[in-house]
Amino acid sequence: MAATDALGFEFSEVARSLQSSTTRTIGCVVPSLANPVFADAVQGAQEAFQLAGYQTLLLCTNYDPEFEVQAIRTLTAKKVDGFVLTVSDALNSEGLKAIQARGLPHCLLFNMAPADDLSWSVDDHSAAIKVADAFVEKGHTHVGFLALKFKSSDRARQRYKGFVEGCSRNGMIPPPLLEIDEDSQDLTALMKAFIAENPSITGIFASNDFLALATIRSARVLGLTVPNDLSIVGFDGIEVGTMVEPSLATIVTDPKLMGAGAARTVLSVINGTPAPDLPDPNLTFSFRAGGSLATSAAERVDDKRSVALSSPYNPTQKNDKNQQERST
Amino acid sequence: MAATDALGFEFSEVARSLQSSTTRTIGCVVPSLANPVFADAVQGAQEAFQLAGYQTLLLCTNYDPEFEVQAIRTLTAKKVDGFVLTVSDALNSEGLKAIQARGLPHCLLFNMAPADDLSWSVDDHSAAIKVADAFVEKGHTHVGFLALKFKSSDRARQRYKGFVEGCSRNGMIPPPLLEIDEDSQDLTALMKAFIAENPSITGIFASNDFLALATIRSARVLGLTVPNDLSIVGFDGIEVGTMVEPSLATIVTDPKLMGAGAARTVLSVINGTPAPDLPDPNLTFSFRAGGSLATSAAERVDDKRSVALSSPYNPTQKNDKNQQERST
DNA sequence: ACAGTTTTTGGAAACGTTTCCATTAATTTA
DNA sequence: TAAATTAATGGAAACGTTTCCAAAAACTGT
Repeated sequence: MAATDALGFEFSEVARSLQSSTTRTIGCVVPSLANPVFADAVQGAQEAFQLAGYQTLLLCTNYDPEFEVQAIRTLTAKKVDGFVLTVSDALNSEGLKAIQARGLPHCLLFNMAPADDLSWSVDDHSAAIKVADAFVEKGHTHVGFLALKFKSSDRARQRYKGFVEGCSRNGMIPPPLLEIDEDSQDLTALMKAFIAENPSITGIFASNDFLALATIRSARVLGLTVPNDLSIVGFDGIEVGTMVEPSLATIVTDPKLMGAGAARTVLSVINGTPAPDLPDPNLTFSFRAGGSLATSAAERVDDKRSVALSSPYNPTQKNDKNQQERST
Repeated sequence: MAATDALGFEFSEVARSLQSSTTRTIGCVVPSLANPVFADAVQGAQEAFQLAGYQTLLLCTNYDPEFEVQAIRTLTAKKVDGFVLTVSDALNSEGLKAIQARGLPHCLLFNMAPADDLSWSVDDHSAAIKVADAFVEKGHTHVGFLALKFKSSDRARQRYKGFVEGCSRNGMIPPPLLEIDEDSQDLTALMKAFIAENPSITGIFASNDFLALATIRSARVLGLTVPNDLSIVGFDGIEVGTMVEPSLATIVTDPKLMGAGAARTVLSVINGTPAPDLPDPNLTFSFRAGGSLATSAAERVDDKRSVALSSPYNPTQKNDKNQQERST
């Protein structure tokens, strides 16, 4: 032992891996860490893996299916023991098919699981229905849907589908879709055109909170006040949503928990131990009221009384707790 | 080739690594991905590595020096080709010493480089001086400093040191320090006490933007309006700072660029190619004005005229561009 | 057609572990 | 003390590559 210390000797994990054909490494594939939802999820997964003595090999696909399949190829070549992945389209992912074909342990994250695959994911469809319910409860009958990366994200599509269904169930007008691609520079101009095309909308459901905040900003530039002229609801429940004024009405999710859950699931597959229960779909999200969603402007015009009832600012001053985890 | 396709054969990277003693894997050590600064930095590094055909093995230390040294040990055992790391204290890091002793390629990130080490980092010290300048320019003479994880972050310490120096240079009262530890649940209560202890402060410099936003929220709860009663300046320049009202005055940094730079630097060390120029310290940050920093309340009391001059809301409606990178 | 050159093919060694087996040493039992 | 059992020691093989060298095969040119 004295000699190993003196020489700084250390067993080589790569030789060990070659002989034992196990690397204690898990491949983690997500679109991008720029989105805090994925960053938090990876953080959660990483913690769970580390606790079990596994390391995390991280690959970001940048929402590109081409990168996705390549990333998975790289990871199988590196002989990772398992995968946690968010793919752009779970039903048509070449990479996922390869993993399934080889029978490698894996768990999806934020993707609806096809067939007998395992997945930790938010029930986007039901959550979007809930958003439609929230709008109708405030008297809205015509609201729009705003999404980014619609093409390359089955999450956004699920949300749209659910929202359409929710609007339909409530007898609302089918929601017009404003789809932004990655290159569109100016949200404000697009919004202006969107509102011009759909002059009767009183609210917008944005497919994530960043987009929702950007929408509020753009509305402001266009001279619209939120929520008086336009109500906004977001998705994800990022913490700053509670810090802004008006606070952001949104669907709250717990990405870190999702990541940790997916990690524990894939570990259980590897070890042959009983898998942790997948989350109850109804508990994967909750609706958080906020000042950005108020009584429909249209309704207020119809019924003068309700002007007094509208509450433009609804302070949601709870949970100071998460913010401790953020600092430089 | 037909046979390899049929059998799904693939060269084993681990066997290749054993024989070539190169893994095409870089170890990346950061405190946590919950902080978007690190998440963005890792994203940038990851992209740069991927472009060069390297993968990223991610380890988070959770701000714990114990985990840090263990993480680095794991990575050396896994025979990574290089390191990009943010350590809690660059001058006293056991892990960093081990890397140096073995002569492994590495580059620090967000740490001031000791001796002849390489580092991509924000010049926290100068940036904090700039903040002091900004406060004094608005007539403030007594402001506080708010930090989280002060003990385990040499970044926060640098910022404090710089801020103290900046205040001193400008003839301001030495800034009182409000230090929050990870367990403190209630920022509002702590702030109340802090303000009671330092009744003459007219502003607070928060060591990161999240803390700054939380401070604004707490101020609101305490019945103080920002910036009229209290000016706030943050650090990092996260994008939501431009979306809130009042917009957040802050130091803007570019974590993704830093991560990518550190990645390119360590790649150049590995390949023996000339290293990219380290960033000019003065260009690693810039001050962004915002509505959260206004003329000192004290000054307005002294000089009635300036009430008219105070501009509580200073819209900073540029750069719609980054937000496209965020979506679920 | 033959010597010379180039290309192809095949086999051995090494990277650093772990597993397995045979051998030798140490211990226990009668 | 001899036989039986248990423990320690040493050496070979294997994991899947790449590098290297020798041998064989295929091409040159006169």
